[in-house]
Amino acid sequence: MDVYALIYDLVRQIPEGYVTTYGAIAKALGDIRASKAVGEVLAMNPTPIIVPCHRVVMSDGSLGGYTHPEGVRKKAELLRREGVEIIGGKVNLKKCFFNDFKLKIRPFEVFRDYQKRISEKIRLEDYDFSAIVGVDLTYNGRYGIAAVVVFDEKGNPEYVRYYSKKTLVPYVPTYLAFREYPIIEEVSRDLRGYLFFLDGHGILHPRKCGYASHVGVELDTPSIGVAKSLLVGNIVIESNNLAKVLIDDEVRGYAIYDKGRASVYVSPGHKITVGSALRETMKVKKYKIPEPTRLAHYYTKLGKEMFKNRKLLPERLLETPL
DNA sequence: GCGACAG
DNA sequence: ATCTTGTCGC
Ligand SMILES: [Mg+2]
Repeated sequence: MDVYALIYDLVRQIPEGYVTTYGAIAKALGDIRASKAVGEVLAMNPTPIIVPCHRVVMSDGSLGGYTHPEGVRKKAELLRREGVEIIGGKVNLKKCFFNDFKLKIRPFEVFRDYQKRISEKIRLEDYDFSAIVGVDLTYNGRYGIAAVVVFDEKGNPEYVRYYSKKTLVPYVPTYLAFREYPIIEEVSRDLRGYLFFLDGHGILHPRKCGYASHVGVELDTPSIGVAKSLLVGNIVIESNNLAKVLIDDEVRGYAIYDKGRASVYVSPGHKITVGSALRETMKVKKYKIPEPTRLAHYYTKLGKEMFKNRKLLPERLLETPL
């Protein structure tokens, strides 16, 4: 499901002389909270004018931004040329608001349905795992670059895999998995049975289906979510360096504190208990970020350099011993 | 008007 | 996540 392509298609439906809003497009996509992402996608519009992103404005009628050397003045010029009046820096939405979008599917509705089904498959009991894996991604334009660090049974980094692929989904809070999982799927497939450490939440998610859970269920392997900031949940302090994180009175994860401030939030993804997720994380935590994820994040930068230098090509696996 | 939402 | 140079300190 190519959300980028869908957004560009929706914008092409806006007739000359009309405008729509970021929120209206987001609603058409199935979640008003994707409105910010709509703006980010339009900011990278590869074919301005053909895809008339200048016809998308803020919900109060103000113009918003325009990624062009002349900035938003260019947006105003284009709109005026098309017959859209701009008074006091605003368009009159009552006069020229377009909202009659034609689309076959609302991706974020589909995503929510999918998350519901995934969440029913999550097992929160301990399962055996052979060794540990850490995963992270970076981005270069529309390309995601993944680094997968595989540890040996003794806990030493053994090798790193790199992989890059074009993204189809922009980042929208609570839908992270739909952006990142397609990129790591190919390089993670054969690692079933490893304990995955992922850069995002597990069951510490409004629909109990964060990225780490999504990955764990898809690969049918134990997984832990290690996030740098909180998505949802209530903090209940336990001690100097630990707090429980609750979602309606249920312990969904833990916050680990270093010197008075939270360093990471840990929650089980799949095939592990909340307690074991915390213990396994503490075992590999030397610095602020646990080793698996920390190293993956580091290699992600090397991967990006290789990608820029054409040493790492799209949809081509690259593996390096450590 | 303020708060808030992983990466 | 990305943009982006230097600086302070262990
Ligand atoms: Mg990341």
